[in-house]
Amino acid sequence: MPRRIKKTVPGRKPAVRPSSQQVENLRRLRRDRAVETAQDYVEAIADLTTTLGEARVVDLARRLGVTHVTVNRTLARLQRAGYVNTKPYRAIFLTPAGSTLAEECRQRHQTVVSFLRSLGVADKIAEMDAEGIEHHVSPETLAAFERQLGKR
Amino acid sequence: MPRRIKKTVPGRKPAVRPSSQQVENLRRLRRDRAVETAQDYVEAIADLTTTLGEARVVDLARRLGVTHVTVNRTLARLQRAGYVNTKPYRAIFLTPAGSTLAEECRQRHQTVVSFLRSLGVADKIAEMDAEGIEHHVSPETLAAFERQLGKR
DNA sequence: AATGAAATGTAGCCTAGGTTACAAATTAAA
DNA sequence: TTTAATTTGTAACCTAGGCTACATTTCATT
Repeated sequence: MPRRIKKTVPGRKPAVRPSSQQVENLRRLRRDRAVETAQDYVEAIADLTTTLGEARVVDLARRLGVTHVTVNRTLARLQRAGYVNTKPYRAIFLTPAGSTLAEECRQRHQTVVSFLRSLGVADKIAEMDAEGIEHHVSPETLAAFERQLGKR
Repeated sequence: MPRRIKKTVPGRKPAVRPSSQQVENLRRLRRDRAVETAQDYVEAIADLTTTLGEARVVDLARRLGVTHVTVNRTLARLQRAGYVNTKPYRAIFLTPAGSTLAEECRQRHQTVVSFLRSLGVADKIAEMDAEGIEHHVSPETLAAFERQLGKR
C-alpha cells in the first residue's frame, strides 16, 4: 500500500496546502488563551472592588470557581504582566492597564449579551454563551453586533 | 485598616454572593477546553481524509500549526477518549463517535460563518472569529443563528 | 493581650499543550 | 537491494492552570 497518494521529489516538502490563513487562526486562538484568563480576572477584580469595596483572594476564588491557590499563582502572573498590584496579605488592585482592560471587557460582554438576547436567546443562556464567545469576537464583529442592535 | 468591611460571625462563611450561576458558567468553560481540542482534531482529520485520501501525522501538524510531537501526544489522548484509531506509522482513522463529532462541528462551523457574514462581517474575519466562537455556541444560540439566517 | 477562625501563602503533584533534539521506521527511487 | 529522505516515535523540558495538604499571617472577639 502506497504510503501517500502523490509522488514527491526527494528532499522537497510536499506542499500539503499549508493554508497559512487557517494555521494562523488556530495559532492566534491558542495564544489568546492566556489573555482570556487575564480578562476574566481583571473583570472579576473590577467587579468585586465596586461591589465590596476591595478584591480579596478568597472572593476572587469564589467568584471564579477555583481554589485560592490557583488565584494566587495567576495573580503572580498578572502582576508580572502589569495588570495588577498585589502585596502579601493585602487587597488586590488593578493597574491603569488592568482597569482599561477590565472596562473594555465589561463593555464587550454587555454588547454580546444584548445581541444574543435580541436574537431571542434566553437570558440565562445568553449570559452563559457570552462568557465563552466574548473572548473571540473581533472588533469588526463587535461592530457588526452593535450595528445590528441599533437597527431595532 | 479593617481587614474587611463587613462583620463576620466566627466560624461562618461570609456568603459573598457565590452567584453559583456565573461560577458554573466559568467552570463549564474550563471543562470545555479539552473538548475544543478534540473537535479541532477530528474536524481536521475528517477534512484531510476527504481531500488527501488519508490523514497522516505530518499533515495534521501542518494543518493545525503545531509540531508532530504535539499531534502525537494529543492523538494518544483522543484514542483513549474513543474518537480515533491509530497504529504506529499508519494513517489516522476516526471512530464512528469521531465521525459524528466531526460532522456536527463542520455543520456548526458553517452556520456560524454564514451568520457572521450575513451581518456584514468580511469573509476572512468571519472565518477567523468562527474558529473561536463555534466552540461556545449552545444549541439554543445556534438555533437562533439559523432562525435569523432563514429570515433573509 | 490572647486566641482562634478566616485569609493568605507555599510545597508538591496532576493534566494539557507547547517545544527541541534525537532515534527508529517506512517507502520512493536509484 | 540498497539508500536516503520523509515520516513517525520518544525523551526531556517549559508554561498554564487545576488540585490537596500544610504553614503562616491577620484581625475580630473575647
